[in-house]
Amino acid sequence: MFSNFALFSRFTMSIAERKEREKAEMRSLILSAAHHIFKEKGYDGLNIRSIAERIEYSPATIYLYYKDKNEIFYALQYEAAAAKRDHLIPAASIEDPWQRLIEFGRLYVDFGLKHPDWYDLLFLTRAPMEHIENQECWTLGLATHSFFTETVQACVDARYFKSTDTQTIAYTLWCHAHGLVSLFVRERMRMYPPEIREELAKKSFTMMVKMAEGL
Amino acid sequence: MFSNFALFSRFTMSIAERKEREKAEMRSLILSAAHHIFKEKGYDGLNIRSIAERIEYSPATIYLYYKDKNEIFYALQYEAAAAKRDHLIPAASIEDPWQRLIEFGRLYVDFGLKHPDWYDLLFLTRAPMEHIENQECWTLGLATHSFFTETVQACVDARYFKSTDTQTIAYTLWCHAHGLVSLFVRERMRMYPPEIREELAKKSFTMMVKMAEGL
DNA sequence: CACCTCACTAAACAATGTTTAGTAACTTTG
DNA sequence: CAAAGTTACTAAACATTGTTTAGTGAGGTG
Repeated sequence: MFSNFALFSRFTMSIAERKEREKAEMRSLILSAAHHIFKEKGYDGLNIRSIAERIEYSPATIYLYYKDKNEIFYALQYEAAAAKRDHLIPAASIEDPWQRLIEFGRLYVDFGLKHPDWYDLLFLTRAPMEHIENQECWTLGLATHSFFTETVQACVDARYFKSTDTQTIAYTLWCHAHGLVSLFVRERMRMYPPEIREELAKKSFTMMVKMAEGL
Repeated sequence: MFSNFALFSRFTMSIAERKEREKAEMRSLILSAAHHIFKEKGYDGLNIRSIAERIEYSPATIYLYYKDKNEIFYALQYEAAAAKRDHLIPAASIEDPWQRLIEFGRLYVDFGLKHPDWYDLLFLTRAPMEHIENQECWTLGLATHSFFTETVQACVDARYFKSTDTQTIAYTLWCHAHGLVSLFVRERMRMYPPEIREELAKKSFTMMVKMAEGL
């Protein structure tokens, strides 16, 4: 792809392009290492030196490709957001908005319970939230959230609820699902025996669906 | 109080007692410093050296009174749990279980929004959860949680709901309240303009109460 | 071929949790 | 009361981790 072009412009572009490509490859290599370490050791076990060791470069090299650890964090958050979106995609094809909403919720909770570290990264890690609005991970998360509120809107439009306050309905449902997953992920359910926790979560989800039907 | 006793048992107890008292005082001094720093700089700004500096002792001294930073963390969590319990106490005097439950929920959310750092410490900080069950802070939190489930049980007994599944009802309500506060505390509500966030939370709480009425 | 740019690194710095070895004051004992 | 023992405390060090600095050498340029 680039090599043909290179024949014509060896002195103007090809080297610069190759360097750019190599730069992108290196960024991707770093991120992939970070991803693996995160999956193995969690966010706490993820540090610059461990990334450097894994890719067999010095720690200082990392800083030539990412400004600081926060940038790597943002990139990981993007991966988490993408994983979440992919997990939720099957719901999008359901025609009936109410059924779509239920499946969306079910998959949302399912994602949280199956990938607690991803969920944690997205919604529970304190980490850098300063200029998160400018980050791709936020944009992606926002898109998924929009899909959710649009589905709620579709339910409202189709008169599935008596209430027409789409915003509050959507927010309330989100609060429940998020609270449910959060208590799981951060282990604040220890008053319940471990073997009933997942069952309780499912029962609660079902109950919330029933409650929403009466809205 | 002790001094009289000391006249009789100078060689057996008084010195040991005074030392014990001094030890307790020192622990309390350290904790109080930690408390202040936590309130001013948050958990991230809280470190052993800053505590040591505030009480004008060397950092190593801290370790003579607390095994490690986790122990200080547990002690702070206890303070947070006590603050939460105190905040919720007014609800306890309400006779009608349904009104008591509503007020309990309102105060719970109110506590979270007014003291995000305390709430964070109790429910969102990753920190050490290994042997938390043996810690006083957990016992206290459990007591508050029991008060909550007992109130739900009272509502069930008084036939305020059609459902009799106390556990699931309580858990569902908790999920919503916890999710609501968590999204606030960890700043995941940036898709809503700041000025409507608190209003939205209140509307959602009201909506949840209405939904619960139909349970 | 001399120059230069740039990717990379060793080493250091800073912050923070924690341990060690020692000192000085206090307590007990003869 | 003096010697011996115990204890509270500390300076200094060590370990970990994020980040910066000063350089080095290999590859590209004129």
